This record gives sequence, structure tokens and C-alpha cells, in this order.
Amino acid sequence: MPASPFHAIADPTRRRILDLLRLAGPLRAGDLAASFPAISRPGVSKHLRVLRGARLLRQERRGRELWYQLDPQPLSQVEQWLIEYEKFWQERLEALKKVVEQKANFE
Amino acid sequence: MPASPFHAIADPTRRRILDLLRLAGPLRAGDLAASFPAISRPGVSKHLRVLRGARLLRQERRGRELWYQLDPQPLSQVEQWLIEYEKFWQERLEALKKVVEQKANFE
DNA sequence: TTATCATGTAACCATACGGTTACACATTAT
DNA sequence: ATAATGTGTAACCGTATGGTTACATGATAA
Repeated sequence: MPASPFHAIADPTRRRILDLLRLAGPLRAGDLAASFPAISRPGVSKHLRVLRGARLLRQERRGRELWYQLDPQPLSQVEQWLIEYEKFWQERLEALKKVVEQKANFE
Repeated sequence: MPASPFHAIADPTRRRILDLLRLAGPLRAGDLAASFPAISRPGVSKHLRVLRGARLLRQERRGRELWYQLDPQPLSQVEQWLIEYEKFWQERLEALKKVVEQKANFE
């Protein structure tokens, strides 16, 4: 079951992990764990597992180190879903604009 | 605790509820429940509660009926987060393009 | 070869989640 | 007044989630 990206990004810690990889480039599992002093290393490791399940991470083993890199591709699924809502609220903005203009004509 | 939109859209049933409201316009709680034969009415009601908590729904009482309407505004929070990733993969595509062109020069 | 390091996993725990049935409460219909 | 309708909530249940500590494994360092 390749977990959905919607579920993967629901957790704020997981979003921060993705942000770190996006901003800092590839990082080792230990680097990531060290970035979350409030959570134990295995705790972070479990989040990495979820992100891997959603295919949001690529991993490369270099000796005993494991480097993680962001693969944003599955996020396009979320983006696709959101696009329909952008259209929706664009229409609502258009409607609002008309109402405001209408009102302006009366003042 | 105004639940985050990230969490609200993590569940597929809740996404379908939002889709219904987006496509069909305002609907009564009962209409929505009827759209999910596999889930009991209180089950759907609990999903509505979560969506309300994320401020994704506006409700209007009309007699004993309760009409729900989509308010997509909080989704912009998700959109904002995603935009940074679009930039990121755009850059990766650019890089890929260059690599491919480079390769073409050698063949 | 032995110790150390980097990492994942297993087992466990408390809480959240998604579902159910039974109930409560207004509001409309009879 | 009483019945029926529309809706939310409480209590409960099994499973998932996010966290922990202890352990296993593979790769470098001494």
C-alpha cells in the first residue's frame, strides 16, 4: 500500500522534514534526526518510513551513511486536486468583484 | 484548536465531501450523508465536524435543515506550502533538461 | 578482530481516528 | 398535542498513529 501523499503531508513534522530536504539538499538520516531535538531518532526514522512509503524520498547508501533526497513528484497529485479549488475560488472572487463594482455604481 | 487543512484533507472521504460541495453547490447534511452509502449518517457527521474545525465549511440553518457550503479559503495554506515545491521541481526539470541536452551533444 | 558508528526495526504505550448504535433536541407536519 | 424529520453528540470499539526504549545489523575505525 503506497501511502497517499495527502496522508504523508498531514503531519507537521513530516512537512518540516520535506522542507529541510528542499532547502538544504540531500541529508543523512542522522542529520534529519538531529534537526528535531524534541523527537528521538527512531521517532524521526518512522516518519522517514512514511515519507518513503509515499515515494517522496529517494535514498542512496554511501558506506554506513544513508542519504535522503526529496522527490517532490507525488506532490503533484495534491496539486492536481487543489487546482480545481483554485478555479472555484477564482470564480467566487470574480462574483465578489462584480458585486463590489455593482455597489460602487450606486455610490 | 482550529484543525489544520492539511489534516482535514488527509482523509479520502473528507476530500470527496469537499468535491461534492464544490461541484454541486450547497447541500444539506442529509444529502451529503446519502452520498456515502457505505458510511452511516453520524459517521459522515463526524467528518463534517472535522471540516468545520478546519473552517472549510460554512453552514446556514434553514428551519430544521442545515445547509453546508464550501469555503476553500483555508486550502490556500496548503497551496502556499506546495508552491515552494513546484519551484523546486521546476528547477530539477531545468537541470534534467540541461543534462539531456549535454548528452545530445555527445551523440 | 574488536569497538564504534549510522541506521532501521520490534515491542510497547497512550492517544487519536474512523466507524458504529443509541440518544437528545429543535423544527415542521398532522 | 403528538408524531415525524433533520441533525448533532455521547459512548463505545477496534485499529492506526506518534512517541518511547531496547535491540539487530552492516560498515568503518582502532
